[in-house]
Amino acid sequence: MINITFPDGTIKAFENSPTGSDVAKSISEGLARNCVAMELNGNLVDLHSEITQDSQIRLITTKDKEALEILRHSAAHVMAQAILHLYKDAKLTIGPVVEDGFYYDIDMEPVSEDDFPKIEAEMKKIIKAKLPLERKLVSKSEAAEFYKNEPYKLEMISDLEDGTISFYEQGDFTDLCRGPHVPHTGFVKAFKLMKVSGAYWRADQTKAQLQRIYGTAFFDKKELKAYLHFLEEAKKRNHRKLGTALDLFSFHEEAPGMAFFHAKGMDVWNALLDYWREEHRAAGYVETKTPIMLNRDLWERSGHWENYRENMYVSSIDDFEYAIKPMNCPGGMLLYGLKPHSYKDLPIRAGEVGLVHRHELSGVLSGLFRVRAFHQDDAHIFMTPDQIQDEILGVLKLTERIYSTFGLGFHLELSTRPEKSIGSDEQWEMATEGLRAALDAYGAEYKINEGDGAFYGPKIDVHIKDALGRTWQCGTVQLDMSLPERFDLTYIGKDGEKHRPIMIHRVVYGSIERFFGILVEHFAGKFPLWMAPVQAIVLPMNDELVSYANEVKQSLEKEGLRTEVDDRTESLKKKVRDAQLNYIPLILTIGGKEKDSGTLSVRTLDGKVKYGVTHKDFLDQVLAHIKERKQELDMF
RNA sequence: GCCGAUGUAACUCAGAGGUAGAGUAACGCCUUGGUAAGGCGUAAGUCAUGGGUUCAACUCCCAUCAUCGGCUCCA
Repeated sequence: MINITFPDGTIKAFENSPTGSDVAKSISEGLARNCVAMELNGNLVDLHSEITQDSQIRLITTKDKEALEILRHSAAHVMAQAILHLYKDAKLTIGPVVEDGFYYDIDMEPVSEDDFPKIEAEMKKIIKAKLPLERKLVSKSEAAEFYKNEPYKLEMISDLEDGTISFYEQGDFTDLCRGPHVPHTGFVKAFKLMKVSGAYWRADQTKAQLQRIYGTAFFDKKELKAYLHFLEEAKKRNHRKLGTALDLFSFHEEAPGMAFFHAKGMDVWNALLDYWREEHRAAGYVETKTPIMLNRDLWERSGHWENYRENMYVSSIDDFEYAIKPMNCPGGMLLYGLKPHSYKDLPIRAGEVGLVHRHELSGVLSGLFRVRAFHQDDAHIFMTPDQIQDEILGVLKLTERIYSTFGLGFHLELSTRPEKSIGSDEQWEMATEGLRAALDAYGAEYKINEGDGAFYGPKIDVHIKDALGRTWQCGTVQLDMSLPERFDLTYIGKDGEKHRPIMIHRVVYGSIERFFGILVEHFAGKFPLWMAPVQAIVLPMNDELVSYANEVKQSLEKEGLRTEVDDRTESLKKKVRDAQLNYIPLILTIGGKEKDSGTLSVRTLDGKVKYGVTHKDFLDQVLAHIKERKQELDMF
């Protein structure tokens, strides 16, 4: 008799050694149909594994989150089998599951997306055949014998321990694999090959170039469709497209990786920074500015010359070497070091919207998301050790305030001491505990990344979540135990002695360029009124009303509203359409009625029109809305 | 930097060994309109850059530059 214990604590007895399928079937046929694997005494295994002793079991159905990974892993096998059918000389390497699907790295002739239909067709045959995926334990020598003509698999086997090696078989295909897998290939019914790229064996440029074919799979065609729709939606929101269409920014060959912001882009930019300054002033920050070019001595002192040089733009002037700053901190250190400080001055919260340059590899540049020149909304906070918790907590609260204005959710991650690091155990202990205490006081859940901190100190990263559910790391709070030391920064304590201040670097937007790009995609180009480059557009009904429309525009501009007039000799319908396509939040139509009665008709982006709004009502409401930086425009 | 794809008018894109086309935008004329495209017409391109092959190259070949997708995920 074998006793099986289920997660809810119930126990069921079986004769002989049941498989997972037997257990599932004993509960219901429906359950058995939807089971893909099981967790047996804490390990994920195949459903058709035999259970030979009393065990804890949890059946994994298509609804469980582990199931998708298992499915995708099986899908990778199906793809590999199809490719071997079509390309006899292909040599398989690895085929893992990744965040949105799976890939397989294969040594084969180059393929392109044009080859996908025929590979997919072959995969469909395999799926239709519902081939069972069967696990087989093999010895190391058997495995090596099987793969004697497969150099990559041989190499992989040599790293494995004898007795733990398993093969999976489906029809004429066998692959070295840890598993587990879905019971048969029929589960892989909703899949799609996505893209192909080059990748190196073991990610090593000196090794063979492989074809990496990406695919994705779901249990349900509906889910696949939803995922493809999400990708379409993301594509439509692409900030590079919207940036061109809305005339916000551009890139030029003359300065690769460095954005040019147009007049409308700068309106958005300035709105972001005005807001930033308002919040920071209220949170007790001052603002400073340091040069973008500083000499080699400084970079040697800060350690950048030694550790960051390959990313720095360097220039020789009057026989001296200079570098354009890749970070703002060394300049900030000079400012602090300018004069002696008392403990009574601390904390000092010194912000700097600094322009930094980093020479990133040409292949990694990507719109505003990855650039070579960008602005950081930096700040350095200098404090006494007992201020750490309060200061970090203050940064977290400020960050939350600012993100919430954009409707961005976020989560926090704490990174602790890495293997290679400077500073004593006591210093790290104090610093890390300071961050932890602040996080606990803040009260939100946070993830801990052990050993992921910078060599000079622990850090908290803030990951935002945009309207499509994508996450981006923007904010960061990094405690720095290196720079105050290197620049010999001190303050005079109560005891009259010199002490080393604690220093943190922190950003909220991170890279303003990148944050800008994220917001374009987050809002899909439809910025809230307070950020919109053109907040209102006046549409005269006919040419006679153009001069009155200009008067209206001027009266609105006097109140600070960014306003345009569409004075083209076009139909009203056409002007409305164009204004809508430019996502202008307030569309004001001027006809004879409006002119005579001194009112406005206000159309908003939702297509609603309100007639007969007096100028005073309009301005009162709009200006209040902007002042509060509301997201939804719903008052008209 | 590496692999692959792409680069044609301001934008989106088609085309192709015999010297370039559409839609939108721009400009002009007509229309003077009531909330998502009124009509007709005109002008616009060193076909990314530099070499090469050819009687002839925007097209084929080579190189360069830029942009995009990958290059971290370990059976």
